[in-house]
Amino acid sequence: MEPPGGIGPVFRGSGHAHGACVDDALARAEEVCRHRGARLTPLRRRVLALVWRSHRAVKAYDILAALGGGRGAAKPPTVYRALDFLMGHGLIHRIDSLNAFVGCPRPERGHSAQFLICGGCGEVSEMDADGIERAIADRAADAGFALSRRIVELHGTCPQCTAAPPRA
Amino acid sequence: MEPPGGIGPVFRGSGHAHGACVDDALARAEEVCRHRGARLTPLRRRVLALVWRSHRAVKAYDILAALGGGRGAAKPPTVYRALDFLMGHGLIHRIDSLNAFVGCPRPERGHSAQFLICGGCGEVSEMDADGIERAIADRAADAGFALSRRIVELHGTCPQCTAAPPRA
DNA sequence: CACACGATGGATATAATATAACATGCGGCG
DNA sequence: CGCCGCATGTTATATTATATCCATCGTGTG
Repeated sequence: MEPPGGIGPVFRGSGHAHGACVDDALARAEEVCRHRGARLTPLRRRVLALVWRSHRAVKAYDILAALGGGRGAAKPPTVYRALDFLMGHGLIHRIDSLNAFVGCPRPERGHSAQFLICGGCGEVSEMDADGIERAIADRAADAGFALSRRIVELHGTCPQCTAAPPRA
Repeated sequence: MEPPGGIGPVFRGSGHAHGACVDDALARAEEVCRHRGARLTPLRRRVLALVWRSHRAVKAYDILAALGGGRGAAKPPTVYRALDFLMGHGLIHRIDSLNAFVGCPRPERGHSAQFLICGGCGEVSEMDADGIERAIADRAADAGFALSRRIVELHGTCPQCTAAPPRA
């Protein structure tokens, strides 16, 4: 069971076994795609793994650079197409205020999320807080506004960085 | 006095006297700047007026085009500098999900706003809903996250467009 | 097999958004 | 005047994203 009130944010800091996050994310992605008959091709899988390289938001051109080391270098459309596919299946989210992308930890369920973005370490944590969603839905309904996409991006400082600011 | 629960959104539709909105916005801006000793130069005033040309979010390069008709055309830094100034004084807001800018109807008070963005007519309506702000602040506090900038951009369809979709 | 088809990805070019770095003009003030 | 600080102009470039067309590959079907 999940705690009431939605899914809380998690900040992992620097000391966690990140390989497990990546493996888990890729396994979930395989699962989701198999379920829907979508094709998680090698390229898309690579891009997804690159997005999950960290818990920070990753820029399209950084992925591009990571993909195409040498002469047969990847081109922008390749990356953007893969990102579009991954977004379409809820495997990653776009962080509009950063022009960057972050892996979704819960791609199975459709959801609208809120993001906590630490300006210190760059870590992005996704949460799904019922209270926020409800407040938004209520106010939109008051206004007679039919919601489609909700963007909630909260910038600030995570607990770890508040306690021990990353050194310059 | 203001109603409890914050400032609500307003959708103006196509039939309002927009000149008054612009005049009012410019007058408020003069006031705010005078109050702070900031200089609302002719260029900045022009850019502000262009942002207020409509209740839609305006792109930097559209402002650029509107400014620099002919040969002595304005250049991007000119526009971005003016926009930075206006944002710094809360006279406009940036809509990150559109890469565009919208006039702030209440520049006097510092505030963090939420935006309702209609996909039909493009109108952007600012509100300041206590319930949303509180829900966000509560959840951030739960997570030990120190908030700085809050971005809430809600895409959907306004009441007018729901009633009478703009024709293709 | 030959073929059409759709999905995928490659290649080329360019559009759209934004900033860095340096130069100029202008008004106040010692 | 000579200097400073701010606003603006100028040039160049960085960053982000998309349009368009083509090659390839697997699959189903006649």
